[in-house]
Amino acid sequence: MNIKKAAQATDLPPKTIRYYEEIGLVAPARSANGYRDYCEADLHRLRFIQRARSLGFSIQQCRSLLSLYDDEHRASADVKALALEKVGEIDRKIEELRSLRATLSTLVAHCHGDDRPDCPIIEDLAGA
Amino acid sequence: MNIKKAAQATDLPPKTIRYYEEIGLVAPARSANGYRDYCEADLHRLRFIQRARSLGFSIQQCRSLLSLYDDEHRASADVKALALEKVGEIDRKIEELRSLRATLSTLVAHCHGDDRPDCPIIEDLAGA
DNA sequence: GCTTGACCTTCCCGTAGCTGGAGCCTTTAG
DNA sequence: CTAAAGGCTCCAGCTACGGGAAGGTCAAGC
Repeated sequence: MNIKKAAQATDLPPKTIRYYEEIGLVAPARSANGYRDYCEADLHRLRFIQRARSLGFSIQQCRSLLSLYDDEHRASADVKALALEKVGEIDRKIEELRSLRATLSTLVAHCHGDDRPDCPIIEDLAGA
Repeated sequence: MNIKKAAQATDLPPKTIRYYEEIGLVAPARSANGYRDYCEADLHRLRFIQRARSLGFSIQQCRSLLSLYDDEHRASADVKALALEKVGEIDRKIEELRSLRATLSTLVAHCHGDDRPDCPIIEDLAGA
């Protein structure tokens, strides 16, 4: 299967699939003409990566997940640990964003927002 | 004032300050020896940027904020609009992260997390 | 006067995770 | 036979810097 079909089958752009090969995630066979030739196992790995990425895992984390995916004797605890770490990361990001949002919306609330130049937002940024 | 002092005064690394000059945000005068020489107005701009960045504004947004900061005849409504757009961005990110978190923690909850290899997280990623 | 060390300069490379494009080759349809 | 569509590799660029090399400058101590 050529790369475009593989792209359609995995919902990934061809460029991204080539990139994943370049960084050693999925290495398909090559046809006689040099074209990439994706087998079912390759597609499974690509879909696996696509799903993991869409859940927010980094490429490095995907690498770890893939090696667990490949390991018949994995311990589900190891997978769970990775997922929990990710949940922690997400929690930290949410907390950070919430804090930013609170600060910003306080500033917004104090800005009358008309055509006059005086503005508490600018004043705060300027360190008033 | 040399760059290191400016860095201490603005809580920004010298590298970052040079970068801000390179992209046209703050251009200090130069001393006879070629050293950057920061005046009070430069420091104000740098602190302004530092605060805006720490509130989550992108460099492009900082550029817009700076031009409003420079504009004596600005309308506070324009500033408020930028801030509100940022709040919207943050809200969207939080929502996305919350959704990821929900999916992930559901998966985590279904994984027994022991030394056996069967794992609902891996199965989900594999598209089971 | 000389050395040493702290500072300054520019320049280039690397980060994450791709995306776009150039230039060229192969396959397929009409 | 031609033209379009797809494939290939390689290079550049995006954000917002950080690290480090090679070299110039300045202040302190001997």
